[in-house]
Amino acid sequence: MTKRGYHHGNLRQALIDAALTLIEEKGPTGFTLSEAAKQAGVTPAAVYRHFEGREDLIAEAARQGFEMFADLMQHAYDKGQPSALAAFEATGRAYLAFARKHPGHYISMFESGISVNRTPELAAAANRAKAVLEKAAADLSKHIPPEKRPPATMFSAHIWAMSHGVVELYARNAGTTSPFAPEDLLETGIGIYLRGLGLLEPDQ
Amino acid sequence: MTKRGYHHGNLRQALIDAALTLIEEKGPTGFTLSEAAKQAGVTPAAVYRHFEGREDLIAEAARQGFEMFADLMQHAYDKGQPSALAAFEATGRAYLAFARKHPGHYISMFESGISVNRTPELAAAANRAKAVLEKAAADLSKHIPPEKRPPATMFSAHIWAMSHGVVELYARNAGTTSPFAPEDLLETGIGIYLRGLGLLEPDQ
DNA sequence: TGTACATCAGTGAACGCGCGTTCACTGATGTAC
DNA sequence: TGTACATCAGTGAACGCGCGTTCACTGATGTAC
Repeated sequence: MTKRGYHHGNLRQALIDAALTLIEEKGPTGFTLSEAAKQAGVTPAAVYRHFEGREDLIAEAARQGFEMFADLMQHAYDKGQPSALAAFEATGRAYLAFARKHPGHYISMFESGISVNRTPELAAAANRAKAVLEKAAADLSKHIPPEKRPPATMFSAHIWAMSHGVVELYARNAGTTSPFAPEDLLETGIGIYLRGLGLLEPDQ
Repeated sequence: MTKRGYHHGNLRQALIDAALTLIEEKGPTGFTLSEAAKQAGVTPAAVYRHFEGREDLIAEAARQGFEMFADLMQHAYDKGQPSALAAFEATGRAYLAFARKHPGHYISMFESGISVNRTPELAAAANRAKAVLEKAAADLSKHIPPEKRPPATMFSAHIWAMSHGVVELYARNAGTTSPFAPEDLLETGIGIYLRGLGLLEPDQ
């Protein structure tokens, strides 16, 4: 982050970092190109050396977010091996942990209104994240008798939806509050869901 | 919506309706006071006869949304009586139906960034909606042996989270797509969850 | 090692725009007599 | 029924602002000789 005179050194990443901070503080609405430039110690015009414009900058922030997100979930999945159940649960926890730890990225990815199909790179990163969760679901799915087994993509969509819902409704300061910690809410929710699939013992 | 000369007649509601349309079309970011005024056939300054400003207008749209939302879910709940299960499932379906049918309201309520605690009226409307879902969950909860029964508020938070997640991730055109219809996704998800609570037969 | 030069990342001034908000006003509406 | 008048919903002009974006430029950096 040290400036070295006329040339910045790594302005591109500095702008992304500034954008992430601003998005985290003020939401996607509050974020402005000019303010990000200012925070990076640079004229707004300089941004155009590195990005096509405002949207492009947000899209890149989102892309980096999806990469980290996929890495984090992949790592959690690997750590849970060889137990399909442990891998799956770790992946779910990683989801919430990511949203907690990197709110600027999370907002860019899911609340900024930019489409995941904006660029091939962004779409690829998003698909990689989705694939990790689907893999974890498919592994676990094998423990269910085939005739009662829902498609793994549906299974993972349920988990993604519940995770996202918990983040949006209960893990942001503004909005509905609940007497339960988001982490507990998600863990118990997933637990009950897995029991419904016959993957956990019905007894407490 | 007929203008009658100098005096509008019902400008307040016309502005709210215009805001809802704009929010639906352009998201909470794209919505501007001036454009809402224009669409209602009125000078931007006229808005200040009825609202304190931009935020106040969105808040009122959200409040009306929560009222409708609560009514709709209450109605679904009543129709499902006396079966606790039928009432609960109808309430869940009403959630998604509302999001589908009234996207402008839904966005104002959950994606506009305005806090539910902005005004007492808004908070009251939101709480009424929450109470309906909690009541449905509490009714259903009575069919679970007390020692395995999660708190009804947790139960309803899980369902709300999954419903909201399905709406945000799969029921908006932009974003991740899934091979499943949102309605099916939510219905199967809730089904599996309820089975996990022992409220549905474990057999298919 | 020193000089000439090409590259290109950043400057700074300027733009047009639409925003939210204010203000003194105007004229339609409704009521009292 | 007709007139005088109070009310107040809407006008229209104006404001200051910060935005995203463009442009010709400048000067630091790195390289070829």
